[in-house]
Amino acid sequence: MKFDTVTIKDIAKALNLSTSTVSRALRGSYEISPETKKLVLEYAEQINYRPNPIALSLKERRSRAIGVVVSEIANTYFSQAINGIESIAYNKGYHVIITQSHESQEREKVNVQHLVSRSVDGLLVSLSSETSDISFFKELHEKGLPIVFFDRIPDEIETHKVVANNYQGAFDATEHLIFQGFRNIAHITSSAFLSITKERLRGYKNALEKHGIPFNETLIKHCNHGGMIVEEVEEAVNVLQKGENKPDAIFCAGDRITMVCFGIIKELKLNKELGFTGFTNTNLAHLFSPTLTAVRQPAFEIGQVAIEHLIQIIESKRPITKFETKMLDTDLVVRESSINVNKEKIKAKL
Amino acid sequence: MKFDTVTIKDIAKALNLSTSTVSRALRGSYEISPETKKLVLEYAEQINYRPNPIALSLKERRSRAIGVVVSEIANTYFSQAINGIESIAYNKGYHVIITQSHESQEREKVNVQHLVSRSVDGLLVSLSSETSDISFFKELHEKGLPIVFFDRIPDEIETHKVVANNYQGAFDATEHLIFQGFRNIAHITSSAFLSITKERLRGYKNALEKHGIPFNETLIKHCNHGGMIVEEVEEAVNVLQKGENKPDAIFCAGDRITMVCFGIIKELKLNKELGFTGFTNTNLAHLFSPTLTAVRQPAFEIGQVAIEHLIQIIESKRPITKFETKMLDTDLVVRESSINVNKEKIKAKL
DNA sequence: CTGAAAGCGCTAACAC
DNA sequence: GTGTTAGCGCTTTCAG
Repeated sequence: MKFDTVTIKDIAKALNLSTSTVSRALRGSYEISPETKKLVLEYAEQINYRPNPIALSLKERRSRAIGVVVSEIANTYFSQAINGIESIAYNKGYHVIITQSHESQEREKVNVQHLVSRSVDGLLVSLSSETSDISFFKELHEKGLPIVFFDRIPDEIETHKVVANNYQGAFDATEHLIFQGFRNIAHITSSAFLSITKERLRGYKNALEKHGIPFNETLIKHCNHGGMIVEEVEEAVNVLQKGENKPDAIFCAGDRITMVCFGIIKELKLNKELGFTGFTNTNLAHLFSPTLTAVRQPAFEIGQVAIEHLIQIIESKRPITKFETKMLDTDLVVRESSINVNKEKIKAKL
Repeated sequence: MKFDTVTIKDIAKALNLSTSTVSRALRGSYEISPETKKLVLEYAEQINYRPNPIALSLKERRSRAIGVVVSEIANTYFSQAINGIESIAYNKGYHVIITQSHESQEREKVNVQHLVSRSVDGLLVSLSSETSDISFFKELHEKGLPIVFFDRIPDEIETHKVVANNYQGAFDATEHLIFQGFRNIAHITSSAFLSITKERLRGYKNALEKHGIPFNETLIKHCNHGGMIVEEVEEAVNVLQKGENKPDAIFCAGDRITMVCFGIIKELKLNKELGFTGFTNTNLAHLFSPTLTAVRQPAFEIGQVAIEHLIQIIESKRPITKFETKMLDTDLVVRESSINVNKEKIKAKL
């Protein structure tokens, strides 16, 4: 250590002991006499000894660090989830290494490889919107690397997963719009193969079905970059607006798409005529104009549950074979943007 | 490597070479014959060999990783800065390890210690709002650890620093409010000892002075937790509102304080009577009601400049003694919140 | 041009 | 109860 030159060797030398004795004393091994222990511990304290985690990692193939892979930290959902992750990890003595895929499959892979080669003890992953091929994760997982997926999860890997109830969230949002009297509800969402996309679409469809509204494929728009590319969303809105089946409301999936789309609608001054809601975890929804009706996920808790499960796998003595998918409830917060100001509210029954 | 068992030793064995030869071949040492090199390289490629960065770090006391310490990633300023950092680091082959202090000095210290013990090659630091004692960083820096400070920088350490022109940003914002006819301008800001606080306060004062408005201490409110604690900001607004010297405008420093304060004002329905502006890098300012006049920092660029300087220090052959503080311009984006709707605009000359 | 050996900091058999 | 030694994966003298 360039900046922390104290090693176990220095202690050994100073105290006229062997490095192994010191090592054992430091970790409180039962074989060491209380006096020696005391001696070593006090001296270590005094010279401010810190074990070198790199040497430890090399030796033990573990690092007490866990790796997190998300698409981008600027997304409030993810920064909240990361805070949840940290809140637990910190207390259990794990360090958290955060990486961003920026919705790129390649970047995601590079990050994971780096994390693995750094001997992280486990991985917390939310897939990038580009990631269709998950064989890479599968291999890692089969080799025994503890992985917990959250938010955007793969079907094909058997491990713990933690998600919001995306189905219900989408169902609630859509039904709310229906209750408001909207009938032509567009849905702008992410890549078709993402788990969250499928679930939300299912919720949307079921709500329509429940209320006897025929599903119309042309009202579904996919932004494959999850809103990272503004033009994709603009295009979606434009096509919808110009189509013969012009929507009277829009329901967006995903933080980024929701925000971008909301901005576009506002730009086009379509607020008055268009009901709007979407998934977002922003804390600023009440400051908008109109204030934004939003489906909110318990991101912090999702992060917490995910890391708890991960640590459980990491610290489990025997290999885990029974995995569960934990689902947490979403919360529809109704504000102005989804209120139907034009039409009279149509009574729909629950 | 549990998940990547291929080591240099395996290659050596398979090719009937010594590990040192393989090592040298892999790194293209001039001493190795072209044939051997080719042999090794191709085989390595074939079995997908990846050097173990942990072993490397242990040996070389460097990691090709740099550590970042910010108060919280949920702050748009920081997530933008981090994206700037990553954009450069990634291309230069460095990995970025992000940590959050959550405005706690202790947490900041723990994070830095961890990063250092992981042999990061350098540190990019924006101080927590609690951090008054920087002797810890000073020691590290004196021992030779490359550190670049950005945003919240310490006076007492001689190294590269990168900041926005906080003075000018505050000056512009304040003067803008003055041009709008506001005279009793409150300033809600962070801990008094933070560099950004001082600079912004200076800008605020100078703008007042320039326009012959007397400075009034009671209009300055410090939120020592940088807006992390909502009550602090509420308290500040309340005291201002109830004071004998009620402000006609508020200028906030810092992303978090600005947002929280804006929310409070809106809650209290003070929007109409109170001019408002503040430092924030949110991309959503135009969606608010009223739309938010903001001082925006070039966060992405600040991150880029910071990492460039850091890498320059890291890779410099001789110790650097000449350090500079780079200052980037802020941008005042005028929207509705700062427009004086009650009083007639008073002509003030530039 | 290539190999043997030491060592980075630490742990864990295996002695004694 | 404590010391000796080997080894984690890699680089780097030092020999040849």
